[in-house]
Parts: sequence; structure tokens; C-alpha cells
Amino acid sequence: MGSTLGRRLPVMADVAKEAGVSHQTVSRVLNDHPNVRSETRTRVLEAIDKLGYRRNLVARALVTKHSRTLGVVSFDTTLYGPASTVYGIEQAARAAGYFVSIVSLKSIDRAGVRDALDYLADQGVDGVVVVAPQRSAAQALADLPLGKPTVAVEGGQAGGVSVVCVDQVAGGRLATEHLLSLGHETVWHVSGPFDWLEAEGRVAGWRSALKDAGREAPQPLAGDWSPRSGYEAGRSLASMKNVTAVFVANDQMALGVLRAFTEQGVRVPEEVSVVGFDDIPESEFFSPPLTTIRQDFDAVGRHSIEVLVRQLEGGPQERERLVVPPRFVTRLSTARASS
Amino acid sequence: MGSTLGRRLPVMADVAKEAGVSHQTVSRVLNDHPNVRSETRTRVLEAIDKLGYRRNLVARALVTKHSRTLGVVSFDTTLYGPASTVYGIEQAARAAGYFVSIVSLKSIDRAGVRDALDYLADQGVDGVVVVAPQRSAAQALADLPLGKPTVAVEGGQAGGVSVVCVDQVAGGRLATEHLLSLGHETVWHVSGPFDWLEAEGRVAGWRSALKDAGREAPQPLAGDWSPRSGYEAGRSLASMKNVTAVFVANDQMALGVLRAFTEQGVRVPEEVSVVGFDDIPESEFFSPPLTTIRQDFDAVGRHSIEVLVRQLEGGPQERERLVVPPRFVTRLSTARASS
DNA sequence: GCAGGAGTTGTTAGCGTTAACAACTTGGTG
DNA sequence: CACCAAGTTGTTAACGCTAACAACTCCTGC
Repeated sequence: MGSTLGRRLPVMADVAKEAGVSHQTVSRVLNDHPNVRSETRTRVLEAIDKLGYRRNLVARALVTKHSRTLGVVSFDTTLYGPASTVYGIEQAARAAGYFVSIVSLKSIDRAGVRDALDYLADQGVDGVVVVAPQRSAAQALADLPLGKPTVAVEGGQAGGVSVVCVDQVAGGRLATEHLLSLGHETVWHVSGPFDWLEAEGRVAGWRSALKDAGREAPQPLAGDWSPRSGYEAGRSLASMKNVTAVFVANDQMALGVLRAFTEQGVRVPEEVSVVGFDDIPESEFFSPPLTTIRQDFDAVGRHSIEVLVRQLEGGPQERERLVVPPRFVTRLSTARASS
Repeated sequence: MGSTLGRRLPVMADVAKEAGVSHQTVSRVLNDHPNVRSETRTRVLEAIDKLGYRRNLVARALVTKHSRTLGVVSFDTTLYGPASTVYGIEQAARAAGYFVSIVSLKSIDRAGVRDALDYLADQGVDGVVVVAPQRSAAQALADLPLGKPTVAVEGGQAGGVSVVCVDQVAGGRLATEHLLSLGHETVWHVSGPFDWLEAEGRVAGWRSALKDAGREAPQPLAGDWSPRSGYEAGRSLASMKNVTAVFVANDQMALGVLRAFTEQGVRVPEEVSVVGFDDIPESEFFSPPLTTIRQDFDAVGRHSIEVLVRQLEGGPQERERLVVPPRFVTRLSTARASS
């Protein structure tokens, strides 16, 4: 019994001794090298099993310079959109054999993004996905010297990095065209905060659809994505005479709008039609169930990992831009214009 | 110019040479060892700054056996509760100087938990927080041989590990007592799935409040947390004669219940009072705004990290159990019983 | 029977850091 | 002025793994 009976975890050398081979052969088995006799391989595998050996990935990372860890930087993962995106990213990364380290920022300014990136770089991640829905974040990303392969999600034309995003403009058009097709003279808009690229895209889609139809675009009301801001916008809209159709930039604000209308006795969809954006799980059960534009966050997460892994494993190649189309979901909050 | 002009990142030895000291002195400066002459320290710091040196944490982890990374295992971080908890955990961990690696499980059975734990152990995390709201997860945690310090969130009496949780029973009581105090004869309950500890706790609180008041507890209706399941339960309740008060185990199901009532022409709160659980950001803007029980997910996340870090840094000590009280939030979905 | 090549295994040398210990300064003291 | 302790710095050896190379086995073909 030469073994120290300490509870020290077994290392490669222990396995080697057990199997009667050199530690390098154990390494070869673990890394699926071709030139190992199958009988030897079996013996090593048995020793590994017997000892309950698990390879030390930290030591491995030190020599290979790859940690098989990906970093994710996101803004407020409490929100449904970011949470879903990060979830998709995490699932896809794990499926691709990568660990995921997450930094969830409270405010996503230049310094915040830089700190997060430094932090992840220190940790030794192989690559980074930055969920950068705000202009400032995208800008920061464009400015920063990026040491690692990076993919931006919703990052606009973010500098030299690859981007995966939902086609917000198309979504805005979809919502607006639907309302126009129901015979509404024009469509009002409750937008997200102006420094969000998504908000900007939806506004652009809304405007262009109105323009194509030869309609005047009313002044949009700006919200901050929260139900409360939607509620406030809803109160304003309810007090106006000629509002018959509203496109709200996300479902949470749409909920606030619906609430304000209900309070003011404005009936939806009889008097005013409302379209949201996102298709959160709750939307189907709003009163009335909300017609909305669905974003496939899962696909966005998956694609961002695909792009990143391609960059990681295929060496440096030109940057990509992947656009995920939104989908129109019709429910009961929209109806043909009366009169 | 002895420097190879490759773009190799500077290592400790480079800093040492630049500062005219040994690499060990650099290490000492970096680790705040007391016995370094302040003049030397300055010189080293300048060299670090000049070279843009950053310590390689992988190499450090190899020798110290500490990665300063914490693992988090959670179930479906798309849901508001888990997402908020994980967010709180991440913020607290970063504040305490730890990285966070996340595994988000689709199904949280024994094998899933074990795999996640193995996965994190491989990666070399120092400790783990398991968000284990299901009985099966808590059970798995109790059975598994845990190699690392572990904290369970919502983990019931999970084996030998420390637990941080919200007092679900108290929450259930709070909701039920409120409804009884409004003069309702009894309170119906739409519960979460029975294999969730949170669901069980809320049921227990509801039952005990009814019992204390000497009332009969009706058969609870089981949902699965989704708005749809709440909707279905709501339809059942709407078809029954004597229902005047309902305690729904989460806000999303409560939304479904409200929707079903609206469809069936049952007025809330005039005919039926409804109380939810969680206080998601949307609840305030439901029709009507939802009276509910707020869970402080942020506090839960913070506390779980506090407990874990205490275990990590203070050596092994007895397991703790930290209970966060829920808070009653009154809005417009409840009213005095008519008649 | 032996050269040559492919397949298989072992040996050695790092990766970049910290720990342990050795060795050199100081400065105060008898 | 020698001596010891405290303060400061350097040297060496791990940590557990993979890469590079060396070396050995076996088979084939002439």
C-alpha cells in the first residue's frame, strides 16, 4: 500500500500507475488521440473509472491556453428579453461544450462594458457574447480594443464585431401594416427609450410603414419599457380624440396602456386597437389577449453561439451579421376600424 | 532590445525584469504581502502599469486550488423568480470578488442536478448555489455526495446543506388571512405543481390559516405556474356558485384566473377577490391591479452568497438556515365580501 | 534477414503562478 | 564591535496538465 491514504483527489499520474502506463498515455486516451492500442485504452479507462478520476481543467487550460469558457455580458437579466436570450446562449454554449460565465450589468455604459470585458478576460474566457441593446453599449463595443473573439447581440453596426439580432424594423412594419390593413387612418406609437437600438428600429419600421401608406406619423410617446411608463402613455392617448390604433414597443408597456384604457373606459379593441412587441408568456392572457410581434430569443441565443464558436474554432474570419425575422401573432386586441 | 517583439502577453517575469526584481516580489506586491519595501512596491506597480500586465488567474488557480468562481445551478431562468434570484446571486458574488458560472437546467431531476454539479466541479468552482425549488431537486441534493461547499435556495430541509429561502408558509397565511379578514366565508386555492416545495409551502400556509379560523378548506386546484393553467383553473372556479375569494399561488396564474373571470363575466373584486404571489412587475397593471405577496428575490440571492462565502472563507462550520419573510402588497383585486 | 515506415509508448520540458525556504540587509543592543 | 531579530529579497520547487521529441515494437517488402 504505497498510496498515501489522504483524501487527495487522484491525478493523471495515479491513473497512470494504476493502469501501468505513463501519464502521457492517459492524457492521450482522454484527448482521443488516434494512436493508442485499444487494449491499452480500455485499461486506462478502467483505471479512471476505478479511481473516480476527473481531469483538472484548470491545469489543462494553463497549458492549452483555452478554458472552454465563454463570457456573457448582459443588461438586467431580470427582463424577459435579456433573460430569454441569455438562457438560449447558455443552452447552446453547453451543447457546444463550453462553460458560461455571466456578468449582468446594472447600467451599461462605456466603463461598465469595459470593466465587464476586462473581468472576463482576466478569468480567461475564450470568447464573449455581449448583449448590447443600447446604443451606448454598442458604441462602447465598437471603441474598445477587443482581445478576444466577440459577438454582439442586438448590437447595431457594432464596430468590427459580428452581430446577431432580430429584425426590429421588420417587426415595426409588421405591427403597423396590420393596423393599417384593418382600416385605421393612422397608427400611434409608444416607443422604448431612444438610446435603445431596438426601440429605434421599431420606430423606423413604424414610420416607414406609415410613409409607404401615405399617412402622417403622429408624435411618438416615449416609454422606458416598464408597465408604468406604458400606463402613463396610455392615459395621454386615452385623453385624445382621434386615436384608434396604437403600436406599443413592448408587451409590458402594452399592459400598462391596456390598464390605462380600461380605467378611462376606452374599450379595446372596439374603440382602439393595440399591438405589442415580444410576445411574453403573459400576453395571451391580458384583457384582451394581446396581438403582438414575437421575437425568437432562443434562436438569437443559439445563433450567437454558433457564430462565436465558428470564430473560435475556425480561426479568424470575416465578421458576420445574422438577422432573425420576427413573427406576427394575432389575438384579440386589434379590430377593424369603426366608422 | 532583448524583448521578443511578439504580441505575447506580458507575464510576471517580464514585470520582474522591468522593475529589476524577482518574479516572486511581483507576486508579493500583487498579493499584498506586508514585507515589501514601499519603494520597491511602487517600482513594481509602475512596471505593471507600463507593460499592461494582468495576472493569469488560471495559473494562480492551479497552484492555490481556488478559482474564485462560484457555480449556480438553476431551473429555467426564463421565469421571473429564478431569473431574479440568479440576478441577485450574480451581483452579490461579483461584489464579493467571485466569478459566476451558470447552469440552467431544463428539467431538474436527480441526474440533471448531478450532471450539473459534476460539470461545475470539473470547471473548478469553489462552491455552488443550487436553486432547488422542486422536491426532486432538493432530494437529489440531499442524496448526492457533495465535494464542495453548497448552499440551497428554496431547498426545504435539503440534507446537510445550508438553505436560504422565503417563508412560503407565512406568505400563504398572509394571503389567506387577508381574504378572511375581508369577511369571506372561505378561500379557494389555485396551487403550483405539487412537486414544488414553494407550492407545498403556500398550500400549507393557506390550510393553516383556514384551520385557525375554523373554516373548511376546499379542494385546491393544481396549476403549473403558467398563465394558461391559471386560466383553466379560473374557468372551473367561475362555473362554481359559492366562490368569493381565491388565493392563487403565483401572479402569472392569477393573470390567467383574472382573464377567465373576465371572459365569464365574473367581476373582480366585486364578486370574487383574488390574491396572487410573487409581485412581478406586471401585477400592478393587471385588470384589476393585483393584491399579492412579494418575495424579495434579491435578498435571497444576496443571502445565499453571504452564507456560501462564509463557508468558503471561514472554513467548515455548521449549516445555516436563513428565512426571508414575504411581504403583503395590497392593490385592487380584493374587496370586502358582499352580502 | 534486414531496411524502413507506421503504430505505439515513454521521457522531458514547459505553461505562469504561489509556497517554502534560504540568504542577504538593516538596526538596535549588550 | 559582534550578535540577533526583524525586515526584505531571491531561488527553487511544485501545481497537473499537454506538446515535442525520443525510443521502442511490429510488420511489410525485397
